[in-house]
Amino acid sequence: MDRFLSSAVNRIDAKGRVSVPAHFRAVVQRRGYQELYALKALDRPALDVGGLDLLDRYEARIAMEDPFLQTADDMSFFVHGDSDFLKLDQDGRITVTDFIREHTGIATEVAFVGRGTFFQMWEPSRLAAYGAQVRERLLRMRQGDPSAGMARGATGGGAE
Amino acid sequence: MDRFLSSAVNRIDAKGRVSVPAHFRAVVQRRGYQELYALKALDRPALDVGGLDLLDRYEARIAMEDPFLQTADDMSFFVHGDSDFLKLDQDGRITVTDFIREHTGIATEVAFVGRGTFFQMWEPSRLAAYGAQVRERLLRMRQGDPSAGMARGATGGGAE
DNA sequence: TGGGGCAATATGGGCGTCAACGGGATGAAG
DNA sequence: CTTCATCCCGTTGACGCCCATATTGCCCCA
Repeated sequence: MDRFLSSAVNRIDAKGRVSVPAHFRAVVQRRGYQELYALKALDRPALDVGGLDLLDRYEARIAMEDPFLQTADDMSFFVHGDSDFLKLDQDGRITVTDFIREHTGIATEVAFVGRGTFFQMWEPSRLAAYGAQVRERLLRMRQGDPSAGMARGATGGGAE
Repeated sequence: MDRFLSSAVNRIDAKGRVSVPAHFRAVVQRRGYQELYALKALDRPALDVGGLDLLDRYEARIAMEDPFLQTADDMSFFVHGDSDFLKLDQDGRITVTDFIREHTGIATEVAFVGRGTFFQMWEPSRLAAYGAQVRERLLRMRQGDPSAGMARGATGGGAE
């Protein structure tokens, strides 16, 4: 499997290091990423981590904004200014810098969450709160909010 | 027969393993699944388990959304983050991780329920309660109550 | 047709491997 | 000299691999 899937929580040691889940490391290698590119998520206290293609994705997002508005400039500043490379050491660990801590609130533990083409790093309790919100939104969508659109039958198709 | 049918309850051993029913394993093999994809059901304390085609189906659905809207992000978060791979050992068992226990309430026994193209894992007593609700809903519907059974997830299992 | 035995399945447990983690040593940088 | 990053090694616990056993349902044969 070459997609980032599932989630795990790992501890930060006394030297500020944390192990990237072995499964994720395998995906990184399979995808041929030479280095990990990390960006602060635009509207969440999380870090998006992946290959360089992640940057393209963000730039496309910014391109959608009206270039005359301040928003686009803000986003560009944010994305290009506040990104970093994460170096894996020989044991598959990365150092948790202030860059990471500030934006995410991460202190002693890191929650890694697979997102398909990339993965995210969260402070565990914030992740839990956010996950609950997501499930709530999806559930409402599925129960008939027509503005939402999740196809019926997706999860367990129905009312048997 | 290449569909998941019937149900069975198996015990979790001291090492946290449980046998997947032999009949299900046969279906898995016949369908050529290399690994099992497990997803936390949205509105029920159950796990949906199937092959990678289950994941493909979800990803195809996500691809239909505008990738920069919240909906697409929510769906990806759910499909990639609230899921995991289940590895069958050589005796056809899987290990019951915290990932499974949290969402389902499974502790010492697992109820496997065939659902055609996939199967589900439940905590036995919760499955029984849910089954009773389903029966009642169907019965009322048959007796002409139009409100019964229409609202999807109305009795949705008191999940979460 | 009833009993014995065979085969397959669920379950228990020993054991080696590997990932997560802690910590020392070395070297570069301020 | 202090701080921090990198490298390397040891420990621990979880997980996969393998083998053993028991229980059950089925088939064959007398």
